Amino acid sequence: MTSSRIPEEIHDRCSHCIGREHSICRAIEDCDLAILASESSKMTVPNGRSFIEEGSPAHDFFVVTGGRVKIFTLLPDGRRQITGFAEGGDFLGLAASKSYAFGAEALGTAVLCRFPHASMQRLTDRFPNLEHRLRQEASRELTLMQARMTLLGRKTARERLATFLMERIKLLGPMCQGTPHQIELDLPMSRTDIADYLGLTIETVSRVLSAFKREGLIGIRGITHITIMQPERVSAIAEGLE
Amino acid sequence: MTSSRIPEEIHDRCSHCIGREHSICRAIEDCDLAILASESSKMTVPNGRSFIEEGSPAHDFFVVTGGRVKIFTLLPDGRRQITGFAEGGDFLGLAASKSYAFGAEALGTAVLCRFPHASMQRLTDRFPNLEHRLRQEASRELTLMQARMTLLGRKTARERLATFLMERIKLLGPMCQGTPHQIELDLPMSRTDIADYLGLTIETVSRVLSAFKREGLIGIRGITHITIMQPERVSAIAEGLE
DNA sequence: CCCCAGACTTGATCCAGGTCAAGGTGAGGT
DNA sequence: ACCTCACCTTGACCTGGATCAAGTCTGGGG
Repeated sequence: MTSSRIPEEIHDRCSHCIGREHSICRAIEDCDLAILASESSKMTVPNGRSFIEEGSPAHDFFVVTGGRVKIFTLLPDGRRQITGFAEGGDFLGLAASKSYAFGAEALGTAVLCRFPHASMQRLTDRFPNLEHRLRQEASRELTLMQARMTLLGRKTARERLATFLMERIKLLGPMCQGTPHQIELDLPMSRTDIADYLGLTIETVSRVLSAFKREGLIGIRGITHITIMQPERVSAIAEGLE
Repeated sequence: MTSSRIPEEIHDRCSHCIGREHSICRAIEDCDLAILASESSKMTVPNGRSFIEEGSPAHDFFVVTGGRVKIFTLLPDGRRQITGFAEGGDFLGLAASKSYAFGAEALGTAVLCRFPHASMQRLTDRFPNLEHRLRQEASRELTLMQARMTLLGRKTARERLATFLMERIKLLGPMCQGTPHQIELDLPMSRTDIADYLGLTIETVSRVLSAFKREGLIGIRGITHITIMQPERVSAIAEGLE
């Protein structure tokens, strides 16, 4: 009994994981989940703790299996650009060759699944389909980044905030997007994080959100809770149409 | 004789190609080059001609085998963000799922090698190593993009131009980087392109370059020909250190 | 050789967003 | 309940880069 206990647990770790449905792990068949589990390890990161240091040697890939994470790069004088937020199912670590091109830190308590490069190598050797999934993941990320570059290079502060809100709405999943009016949003990140994500200052973020509220586009209750009152108009602003 | 003539030519197309050394094609053995050639086709694009329409269905991948290409996204009102310049050996088309997330247009006469998705699928099925190369290519691109997002979100105009110049120097290859002083650069793109790449206006690009010249950092002869007089200081500016 | 069109530079002015400086506000501790 | 600290909002002012408006250079055609 004891001898079969541990593998059973390991198998369970993967089969119940959010990554099973949404992440690269779905490239692997149920019957092979034990192998997947044996090549990876679970990791809990407390709020605010950095777990990838920009420029440090890249040893691991990660899948976010719980909570949220922010990805960023720094300039020597401390200016920060958040290049993305990652959450359940997101894959981390593609933007690296010998060393990581970015830093990462938990936004709230985050749970991660860590895959050492050597493990991933063994997995891709054994499951060729996984390599294809990694490419898909990279493509998705590239597509997002292209849109973000346009945001950072060419959009006004209003357009950036509107785009950001629409992005958060899309993350809620397709079921919430058709909602006739009023969409409830929870922003888990601070104003500082939003500012560093959008290439603005915290004051500008605050002012633009207040302006949106004054114009009846959104409602703000508490700091994190936002109601989108007029999704259509917010969307139009995001695209630069008003 | 005739029956062997065509394969021979096809084989030659790939073996002499710049992509053979630098691009994804090096994932394929010499003896299989005929297969590679038979799945792809050469394509010449005249100056300024667009060959990928943003949002159009994505049917092909491309390798740039000659000349240069610019990649961009547009906002509905015509604002443009150039997200990258591609040249010899660069791979194009990863930032796409069903449709392209970007447009592309020749910068000068460009020569491309086109791989329909179905062909690429057959190639990756047959040469698993190729899928790995594609992921590497995507990783490289992601790394570059992360740096560009920091540039667009957080750097000043001077820092952007300095970063741009350093980027062009790195493209010359490692041999030119150790040069004690004075590096010759040719900028093949217009000021408008530089502006759209750096998230600035053409006037600001012009002014900053003039300022660099006035300060003795660079020399400008003709429009395209630039001499970097003080690479160290330009590099320092690029990193935000002065 | 000169003309012309398109691309670049330069100058004057403006304004979106940054900076600096007070206030609010709310979650956690006592 | 009240304090407190960290975070957020708001206001006043400033400035880097955009915008608007002339010039100027360059290279290709007649």
